[in-house]
Amino acid sequence: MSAFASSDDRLPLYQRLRDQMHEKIASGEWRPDEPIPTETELAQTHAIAVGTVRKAVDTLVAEGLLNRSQGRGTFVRRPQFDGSFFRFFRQVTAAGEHKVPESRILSHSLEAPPAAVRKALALEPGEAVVWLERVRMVNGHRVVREDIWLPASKFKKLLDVSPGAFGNLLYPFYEEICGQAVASATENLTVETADANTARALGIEPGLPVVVIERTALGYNRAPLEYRVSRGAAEGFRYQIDIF
Amino acid sequence: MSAFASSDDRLPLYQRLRDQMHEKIASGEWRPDEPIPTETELAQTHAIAVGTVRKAVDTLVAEGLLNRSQGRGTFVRRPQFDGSFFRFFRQVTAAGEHKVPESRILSHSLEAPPAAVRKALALEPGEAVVWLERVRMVNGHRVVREDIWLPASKFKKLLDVSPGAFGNLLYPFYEEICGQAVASATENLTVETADANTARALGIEPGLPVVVIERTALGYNRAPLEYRVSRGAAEGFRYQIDIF
DNA sequence: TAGTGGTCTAGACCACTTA
DNA sequence: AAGTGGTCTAGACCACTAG
Repeated sequence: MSAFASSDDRLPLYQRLRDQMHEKIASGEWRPDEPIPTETELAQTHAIAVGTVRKAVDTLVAEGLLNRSQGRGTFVRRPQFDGSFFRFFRQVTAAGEHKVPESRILSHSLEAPPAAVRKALALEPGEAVVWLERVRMVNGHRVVREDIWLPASKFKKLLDVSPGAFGNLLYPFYEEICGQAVASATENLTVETADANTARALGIEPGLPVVVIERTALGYNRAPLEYRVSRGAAEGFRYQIDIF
Repeated sequence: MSAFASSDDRLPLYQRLRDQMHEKIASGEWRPDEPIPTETELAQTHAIAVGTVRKAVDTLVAEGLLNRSQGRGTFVRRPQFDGSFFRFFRQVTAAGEHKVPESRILSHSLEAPPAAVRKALALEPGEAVVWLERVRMVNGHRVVREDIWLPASKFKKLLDVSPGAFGNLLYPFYEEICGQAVASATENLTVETADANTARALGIEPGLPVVVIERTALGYNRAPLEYRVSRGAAEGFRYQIDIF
């Protein structure tokens, strides 16, 4: 019954149940926004008490993989990218402040991956990538410039779509066109000075500071799906953390 | 959040207990690294079941205010600043990589607070501040330059200490000398270009990007204790987040 | 050995959602 | 009204720590 490695029998029941449920989410057996079996069902099928099931569900809720909704059920959570660094590029629109940037794909093509991309996507030697050039704009002003690389083996269908037909949000698009759902991501923030190309792309002076965000996005099975490098003018960027 | 007001009677028992325990930590009645009463004791004094106490403790553990230790007890956690932005200034020491920077206080004095400081520390009009100038160094190389402001009402004893006698870590020092314990902090990261002063202080060229970290540190009673602005060369800075 | 937190159970009742 | 998750209880037994 256990898909791959069953969890250690010496672990507490609720941990073992947690691992099994995690596996069902990772494997896609339980899909995002779908309700999982009720707590009493899970208790019966695993022949354990409801309280133990609750504890397993609790941990997965705490980890952010599940959402409870009283009276409705418990649901697999769709990943939220609200915490991404991008939220912290202040779009000083003069008028309304919280303007969502529009995105435009400048070009897409099949390429041989640079070394950094091949490493980030854990590609086999010789495997090609789909390369997207993209800009994010506010009021027609270019705010962020992005290079996006995707394994061609999973994403070559994107090349059949005209750049203008790409939506504002890429991840639902990936899922719709290529059946690849993003489950998590890691972002790295660094700072560099704008070279001539970047300065032109962002409409700023060369030499000004630029915030660089590298993102590697993973699917539910932990396989790298996307590697993305984004650059935006550092002016107006602000990121906050809380320490306890 | 709840400052003093006792929690709402309509809330679940475990929530109300959680709020009361939070209050005891915030007020300093339960001190860091000290064990809190046992779960059975709490259950008896509040006339509720142990399971309910466990749930209240669980939430505080999840929030990071308590640490459980099987067989020993449950303890008030000392705040950990491991997650601070400062960890992400890579100290490229050529030799060993993870060198802890040494700190030196350049000067301390009693000052009238600039407007930004008065706001951050929520000072009364006319209240003075203690101002510290500080550098962090690796291998004699200045890595970070800091301005630190503290309410004089609580920290004027620091002026009696010679700058050389300040320790490498300020927060234990604050607690020792002034009896003020830091419980939490908020940090904001922005980027600017080095002006002449900053460039000289950091030993870099003017105009190069500088990472600016503003930190407001709070005591257990949520009162602002310290406002700090730190600047370091953006080169070698890298910060990572994970998104789920 | 005594006392702590950790796991697990079984069941009662409440609050909310949907139909 | 039926079914879901939410709260609360009471008690058994286990695992770890300290004296």
